[in-house]
Amino acid sequence: MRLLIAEDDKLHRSFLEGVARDTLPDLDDLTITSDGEDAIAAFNTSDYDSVVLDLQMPKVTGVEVAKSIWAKKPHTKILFWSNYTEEAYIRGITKIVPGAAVYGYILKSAPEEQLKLALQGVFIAEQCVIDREVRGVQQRAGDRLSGLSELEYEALIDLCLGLTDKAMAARRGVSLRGAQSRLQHLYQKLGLDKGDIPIGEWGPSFNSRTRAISLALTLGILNADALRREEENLKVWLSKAN
Amino acid sequence: MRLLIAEDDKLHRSFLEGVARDTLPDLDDLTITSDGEDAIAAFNTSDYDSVVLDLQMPKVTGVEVAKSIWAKKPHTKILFWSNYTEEAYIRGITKIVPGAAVYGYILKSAPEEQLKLALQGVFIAEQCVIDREVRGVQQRAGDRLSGLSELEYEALIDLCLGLTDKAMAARRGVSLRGAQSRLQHLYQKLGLDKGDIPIGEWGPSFNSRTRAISLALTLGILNADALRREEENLKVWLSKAN
DNA sequence: ATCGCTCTTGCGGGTTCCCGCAGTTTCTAT
DNA sequence: ATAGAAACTGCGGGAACCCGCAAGAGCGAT
Repeated sequence: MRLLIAEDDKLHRSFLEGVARDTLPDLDDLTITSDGEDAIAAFNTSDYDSVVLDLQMPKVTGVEVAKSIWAKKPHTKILFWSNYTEEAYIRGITKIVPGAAVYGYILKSAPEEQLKLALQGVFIAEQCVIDREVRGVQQRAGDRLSGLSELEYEALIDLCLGLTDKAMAARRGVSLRGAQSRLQHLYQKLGLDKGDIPIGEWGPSFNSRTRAISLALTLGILNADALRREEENLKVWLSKAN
Repeated sequence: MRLLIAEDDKLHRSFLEGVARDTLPDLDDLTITSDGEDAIAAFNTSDYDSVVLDLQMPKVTGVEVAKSIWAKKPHTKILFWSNYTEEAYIRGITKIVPGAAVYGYILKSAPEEQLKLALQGVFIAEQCVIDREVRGVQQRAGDRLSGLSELEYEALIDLCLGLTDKAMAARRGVSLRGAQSRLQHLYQKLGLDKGDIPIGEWGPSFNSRTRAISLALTLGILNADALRREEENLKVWLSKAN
């Protein structure tokens, strides 16, 4: 068994290394990298069947590393090991996981025992091991009731990037009214219906447009990190479209 | 010397404990807590002259803990130990540090050597020890040129919470035009002047109102955590004012 | 085929926002 | 004391946004 680890925090890195050595008996090779680029490079120069990825890393996210890895070898087993349950990451992962791939998702705050079980479960028993909390978010995302559809999610991103309605329409290839319609649905899902916002004597307290961003952030649908990455995508589009 | 530590992450906690024991020779008492409330409780039941605080903790931030501590004993030495250089935190700290207090600010990503130096510098030599990176942010915040004034910062918070102009005006006790004027200055500082935003064939790409939020987040002036706390303040005000 | 669901589009109007202009107050510095 | 900077205010107009209504396209299920 050949294992590749990518994790930027020094402490967590050495902790993880220790646990992995303890838990996995037949470890032929163990390579440890501290950012996404190195991880991809390492994967391309040698053969690994198992990978542990932190999600938040400088330059290249764990999600992107996974994408690159699975594009090359879809049967690679990947365990995601992260601090947060941000819906943005989970969405990213479920979008790129190949049909029959084995993967896991566990939180750093989980006790050591759970980490050990996850390592064995994913890499030895080849099961999918997904943390309870994460599982909750995952279901909401797939569920039409409390979660956002893919289109609404796109609208949310554009909104959070600060685009105008017109720009959204242009970017997504729909009419102005189309973009506004998506926003409207988004507002509804987030509970910004007319009745729901408190009204003081000075009038309605919230501006739907900005309040939507606020909610997305506090509810953990998006985070600053994901935003910075979307900003990159936007730049690409802007330069291509101008 | 009596030391109190507050840090929620298990690994960092034990790492910090180890380093502290190694580095500080005459440690009469060492208490370790894993969230802000416990830290305040511990401080109130016993006497500590030195404290190490993580900034991001559940329920009560390190900043709030420091505030409570300094309110009781302004000469307590505090070392802040954090992941990020968010301007929101730094602003919070510089606002509450008593005139002659000794304190330090160091990043978790710094090498162990620096942490040792900071511990000794703050607790033994009674110097203020502030990380280079943090110092940069601090200066920008105090500087009128690239930083935001207190008023503009307030406006930014209200904006990020999703308030309308009218609500901001009511909350801050100024006229509608006054609130809008603050926003206007904010936009200017963030580089949202008319000339600065790219214009595609479909018109201006950015909506100043939402773009300001986007910039605040990606530049690290605010984060989701700070936002959630401001949300609490807002709720208090809403119930008091309606 | 027909119903139902989602997504889209045009139109119209009411609201909010953005901001230039101009006048006033307050505070600081020389 | 006087000049200058920073903040607040009212007014007014142009732009952007929010959204109800109605009609149509596409798709899967009965």
